[in-house]
Amino acid sequence: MSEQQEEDVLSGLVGAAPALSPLETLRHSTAHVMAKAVQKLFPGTKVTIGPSIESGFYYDFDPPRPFTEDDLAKIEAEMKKIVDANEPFVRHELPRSDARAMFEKLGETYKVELIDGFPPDAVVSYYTTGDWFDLCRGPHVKATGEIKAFKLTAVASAYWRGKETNPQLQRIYGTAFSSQADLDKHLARLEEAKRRDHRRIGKDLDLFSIDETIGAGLVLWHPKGGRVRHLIETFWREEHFAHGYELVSSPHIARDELWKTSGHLSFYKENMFSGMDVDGQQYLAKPMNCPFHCTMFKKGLRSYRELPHRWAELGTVYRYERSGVMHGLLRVRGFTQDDAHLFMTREQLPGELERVTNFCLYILKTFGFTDFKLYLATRPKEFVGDPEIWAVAEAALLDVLKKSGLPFEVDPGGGAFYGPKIDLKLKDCLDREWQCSTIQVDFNLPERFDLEYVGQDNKKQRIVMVHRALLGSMERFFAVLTEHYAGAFPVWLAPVQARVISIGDRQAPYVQEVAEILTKKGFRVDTHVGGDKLGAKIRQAQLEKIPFMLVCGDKEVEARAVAARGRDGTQLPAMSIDAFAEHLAKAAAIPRGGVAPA
RNA sequence: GCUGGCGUAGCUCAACCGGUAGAGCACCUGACUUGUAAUCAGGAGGUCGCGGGUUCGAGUCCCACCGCCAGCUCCA
Repeated sequence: MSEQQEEDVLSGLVGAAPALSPLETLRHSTAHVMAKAVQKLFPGTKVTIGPSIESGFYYDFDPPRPFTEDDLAKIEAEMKKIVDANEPFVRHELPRSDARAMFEKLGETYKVELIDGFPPDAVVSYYTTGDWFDLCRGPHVKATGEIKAFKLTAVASAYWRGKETNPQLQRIYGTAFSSQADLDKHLARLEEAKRRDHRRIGKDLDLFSIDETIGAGLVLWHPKGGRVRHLIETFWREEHFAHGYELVSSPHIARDELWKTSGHLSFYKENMFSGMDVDGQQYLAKPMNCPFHCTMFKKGLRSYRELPHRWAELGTVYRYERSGVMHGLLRVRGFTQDDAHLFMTREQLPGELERVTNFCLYILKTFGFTDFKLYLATRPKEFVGDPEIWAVAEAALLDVLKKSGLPFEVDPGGGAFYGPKIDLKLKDCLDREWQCSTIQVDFNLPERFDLEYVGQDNKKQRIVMVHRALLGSMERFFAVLTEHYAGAFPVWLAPVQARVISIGDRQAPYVQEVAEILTKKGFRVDTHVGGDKLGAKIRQAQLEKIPFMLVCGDKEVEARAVAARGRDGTQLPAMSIDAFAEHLAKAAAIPRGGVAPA
């Protein structure tokens, strides 16, 4: 939980009842019912806080022993009793000192700690639920009988007040809806999310794997996934050349000298894989590409006439991530960033920021993403660089976002110490946000590497530098892309675009010929001949989410035609091989700047 | 890293209180030659995550490690 979120939760404990939506109120009340049930079933359990959240609610407890999954059913049963009893929620108020004494007497040390954080003159409210009560600002439903449909979903742990150094509490997650039908709908959505999970699809479609013998968070791209990645990269490279970039390339390791200069050994060391000794020199795997590009920039005296330089690299980096944080392809230890560094003059900064932002949105739209969250992260308390140029950069970023016409949020003080940035997050199948695109101004590395250019006045000037990634990393982007399309990649990205299928063995030579013709035209085509029934072959291709199935029986051989079926079940009229090739070419066109059809 | 859960054939899963591993799909072989989401039969396939320990005997119990899942913390 961020500090801001924590503030929100804690501020909800004192003063007048905040305005919660009916659903939020219902869920918060359900959390109270759960807390009552837990304290009855597990005497000695201390209560803490229990807010409603986006998909339900949770309540954090400090129990004598950790909860297990089996406990959830017992708690649910106890909750049902409380609901059936239709106990009213009643608000009571007390002076702060009386409230403190009351909770202290009960041994509710966490509640006491919360009260201690309230203003001295605060009137503290608590709510009774039958013979049970809880420190709470409310609001609540009138009585427990209003809780019609709820379910406890998970047990986990969480740190008290979100701080790693604090004691760990036991958190129980649940959800509640105003009707059983809504709850069922929600549970069905979760099932659907499981089917879209890129880890599931990656296995089913043989796209990638991660093997513990190789190491956690290190990805194997199988041929099918490798093909999709190649298609993404090819598009990416072409677009970069078309948008004024040059492609560069740098090694995976470098001497500690480089990382001292860049500052990574002082501020990023705990995220770097430990070094290796080579001939008495320490080498470390790169966690970022920027120091290489900076070093490259220093080769030669730069003139304002040659700026800006836009150097892009699909650079593979390695970062040590703590063991519990890896998640499929979304969070890994080795990944390839679609990185670029822009070197420019101060004056060029606003124009370059606008240009790169538009480029970014163009690329994402081409891949079919329109539902993303934009954040502008501004100057933090600790920062390097001239406040004046910070202001220029922030104003430029704000201006770019406004011009885009897209909604965005400002994250005050959320910028890196070295500069402000725009972050763009995409959602996974469970609506969790993952940062993909980022555009970051950097006032630090140009100093550390002493990057300069000769200005019009023949004087050396400090470079302004921008880091940016559009997709973020190939791994994370591929994961989000896979979940976005549930594995049914748009035709331009599909690893196999069409499968040619025979009805019996007789048509095998013709099937082969059709496949060869289409392959020669540059399409990705494979075949399925042999003894299986047609239905089985169709089913197989459907499961593989291949966009087109070309059925060839005796009729098609006779007419030198194909009967094409789309993966959406549509049946195209029988057509010649060339006619289908034309159809496929249209379907496979890259929807540049548009939205790729699913 | 923390808490809880988990790790059995390529995949999905089964094996009561410890008695020495089983199914479906996939794969291979054969038969069938099929018109739009699963043809039939046979076969092969496992040092039960890895290493210790307890026991006459461990997939099952204990310890440590590795990995996975959910959440937290981190990350941006």
